[in-house]
Amino acid sequence: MEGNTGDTRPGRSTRPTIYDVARAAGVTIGTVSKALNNRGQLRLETRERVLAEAARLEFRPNDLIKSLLRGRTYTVGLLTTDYFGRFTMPLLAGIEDALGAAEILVFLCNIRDDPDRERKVIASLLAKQVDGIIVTGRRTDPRPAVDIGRSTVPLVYANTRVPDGGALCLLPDDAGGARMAVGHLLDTGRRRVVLITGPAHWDAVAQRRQGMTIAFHERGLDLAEDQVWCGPWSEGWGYEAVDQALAREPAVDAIFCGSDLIARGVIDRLRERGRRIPEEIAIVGFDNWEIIAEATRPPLTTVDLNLHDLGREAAHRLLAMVSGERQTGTVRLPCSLIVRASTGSTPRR
Amino acid sequence: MEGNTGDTRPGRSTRPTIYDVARAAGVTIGTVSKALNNRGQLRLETRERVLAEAARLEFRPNDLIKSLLRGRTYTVGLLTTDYFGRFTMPLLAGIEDALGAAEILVFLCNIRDDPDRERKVIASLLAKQVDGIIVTGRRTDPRPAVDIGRSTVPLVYANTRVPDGGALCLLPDDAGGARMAVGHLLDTGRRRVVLITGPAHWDAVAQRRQGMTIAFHERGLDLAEDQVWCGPWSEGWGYEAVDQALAREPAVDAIFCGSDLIARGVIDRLRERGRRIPEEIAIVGFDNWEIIAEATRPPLTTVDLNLHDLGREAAHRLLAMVSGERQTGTVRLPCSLIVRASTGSTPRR
DNA sequence: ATGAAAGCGCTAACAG
DNA sequence: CTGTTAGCGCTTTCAT
Repeated sequence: MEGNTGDTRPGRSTRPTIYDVARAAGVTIGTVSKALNNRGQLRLETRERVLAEAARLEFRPNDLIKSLLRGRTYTVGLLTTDYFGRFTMPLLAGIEDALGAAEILVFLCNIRDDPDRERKVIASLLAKQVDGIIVTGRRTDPRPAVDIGRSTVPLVYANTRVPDGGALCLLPDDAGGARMAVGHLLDTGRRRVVLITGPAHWDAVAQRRQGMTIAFHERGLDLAEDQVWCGPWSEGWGYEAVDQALAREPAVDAIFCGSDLIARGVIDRLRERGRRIPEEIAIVGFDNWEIIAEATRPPLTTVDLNLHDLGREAAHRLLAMVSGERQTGTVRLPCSLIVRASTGSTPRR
Repeated sequence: MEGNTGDTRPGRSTRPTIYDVARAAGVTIGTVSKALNNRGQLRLETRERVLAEAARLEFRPNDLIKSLLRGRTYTVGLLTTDYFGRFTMPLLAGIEDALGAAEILVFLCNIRDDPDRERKVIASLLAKQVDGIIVTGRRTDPRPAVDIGRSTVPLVYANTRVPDGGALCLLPDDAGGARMAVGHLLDTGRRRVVLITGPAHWDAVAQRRQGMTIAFHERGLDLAEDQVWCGPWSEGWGYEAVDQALAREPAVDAIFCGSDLIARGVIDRLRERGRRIPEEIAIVGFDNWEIIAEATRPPLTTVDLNLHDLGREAAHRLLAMVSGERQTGTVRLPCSLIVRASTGSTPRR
C-alpha cells in the first residue's frame, strides 16, 4: 500500500498530499498539519505516527500553497544583461549566501539589453509573486528605471544605477579602488604614472580617473591630461597604448590600467620592448579577474570589485525591504587592492 | 477610487485581485475570469468593460493559483557548480531561448560541489513544484545522480553525466571537435603535431585525445604516446610544455591545445622563442573563449563547444519530458571549428 | 487532543 | 450571456 493507493477523490495528481498522510495515519488533515509544523497540542504518539507516515510516503509539502497563504514566495528575481557571467556569477554567489542555503531561490533572467524582454520578464516575475527583484548590469552608468507599474515589490540595483533618487543602488567604489591602487604606486616611490583605460564616457572610467586624481592630490601631485589614455576595453588597446604613452614620456615608471585585460596587453607589450616589470615599470590592473591577473608575468597587482560582497549586501537590503524597511540612495561599497608581483615590493628609486 | 478602495473583505493584501476587478466592473469573478482569459460567451461590451477595469487597476493575475490549478508552474531549476559562469551562462542563454521570452523562468542554483547544499536545493525546487530540472557542471566526467527520491520531475544532465543509463545526458562531442581540429591541421599539411592538454584523468582530455587519434588514423598516421603532454588546465602549463615538447621534437609544426588558456601560454612561449605562428607552427585551441581566442597574436583557431545550442537542446528535451515523452541515454552534440589566423590558410609544405 | 470548516485567488463546470 | 459553486492543498481558528 504505497502512494495514493485507495485514494478515491478524482483528479488527483500522483504526488502524495496531506490527505494521503492523514488517511494513512488515521487522522484529519488539520492534525497532520499540526504534526508537520510542530504546532498546536498533539499527543506525542499521534505526532510521531503522522511523521512516520509522512516520511514513508515521502510527503513533500507544496510551497505554492504556503506562498499563497503567507503572501510570500521565498523567491527573488535577478535581472542581468551579462552574457558571460563575469559580473553576474560572483554577484549571484553573494546573493545566494545572503538568502541562505536554498531558503530563498533566485530566478536568473538575462534580458539581453532588450527592453521588450525586460518588460516580459518583469511581468512574469510579478505574476510569480517574487518577494523582490535585484537588477544588475555590466556597467555602472545610469540606466532607465525598471518599470514595475503600480507594484510595490522591493527593488535593488546592484552594480548599476538609475536616475531615480528613490531607488536603492549599490555600486563598487571605483574611485576608492583607484585611489588605493595609485596610492600604492606613489607610496612605493613611483612618480611618472600614466593611466591607460577604457572609453572616457564610461562612468567607471571617470570614477577611477577621479580616484587617481585624488591619490595624486593627497601627495601634492597633479594628474595631467596627457597622462591619461582612453580607448576600448581590450587587450589590444593596452598593447597599442604602451607605444603611445612611452613615445610621449619615455621615463614612465608605472601604469595604472583600467582593467586587467588592458593590463595584460600592456604587460605583453612592455616585455616585448624589454622593459622589466616591476623593476623599471610597475603595473596595476582593475577587476581582479583571477584567470588573467594570476597568469600575467609577473602576476598582476589589481583592484578587486568585491562583487560577492556587493551581492550579499544587495540581498540583505532586499530582505530588509521585504520586511518593510525603506531603503534608498546610492551606496558605494569598498574595493580591495590585491597586491601581486607586478608592483614589486621595492621601488626602483 | 483606486486600488482596493471600498474593499470590505478582511485580511486583503494591497494588490488588486479578481474580486476588485469584478466589483469595479459590476460583475462576478466568473465573468471576469472569462473576460481575462477569452473564454466562454460574453457580451462584447461586458468583456471590454472588464478588461478596461482590469487595466485601470493594473490587475495582474496570480500565477501561483494558476500553477496550483494546472499542476504546472512554468519554472525550471538549473543546478550548477560553475562559479565563474563560463559554462553556465551560455547554457542558460540557450535554455532561455528554448523556454521562450519569460514564458518559463529559471531558478539558477549554485550548489558549489556541496552534496548537502545539493540536497537542500533539490528539496526546495521540488517544494516549489518546478516543472523540470537541468543539472550542469564544469566537467563531463560522471557524477553521482541527483537524488530526487520518489519524485518524477523530468531531469536532464547538460555538460555533465551520470552512470545511470535511464538518465538523459547531453554532452558536447569533444572527440568530434578534436577530430575536426586535428583534421584541419593535417589537411593543411602539418605532420609533426603534438597535443598539449589538461590532466589525463579528465574525461574531456581522454575524449579529445581519442578524436585526435581518429583524425590521425583516418589519414593513415599514428599518434605516439610521446606526442601527448598532459598537465594542469592553465596558461602556465602551456608555457612550460612548449619547452618540453620542443626539446623532444624540435621540428614540431603544429600544436593542438586542450584549452584556449593553454594555447595562450603556448603562443606566448613560442613567440618568445622566436617561432613564427602560423608559418612555422600552427596552433589550435579548444573552448572558443572569445576574449582569449581573439586576443592572442595571431588570433586563435579553436573549437567551439556550442554550449548555447546544448542549453537549447537540453531545454527542448526537458519540455518534451514534461509533456510525457520519455528520454534517456547519452547524446553528444556537435562542436564547431572556428578558424582564425593561428593555423594560417596556406600550409608550409 | 483532535476534528471541522473557512479561506488564500482563481478556473471551470454547471445553473439560471 | 452571466452568476454560482466546487475545488486546487494547505494553515488556522474555532468547536468538540
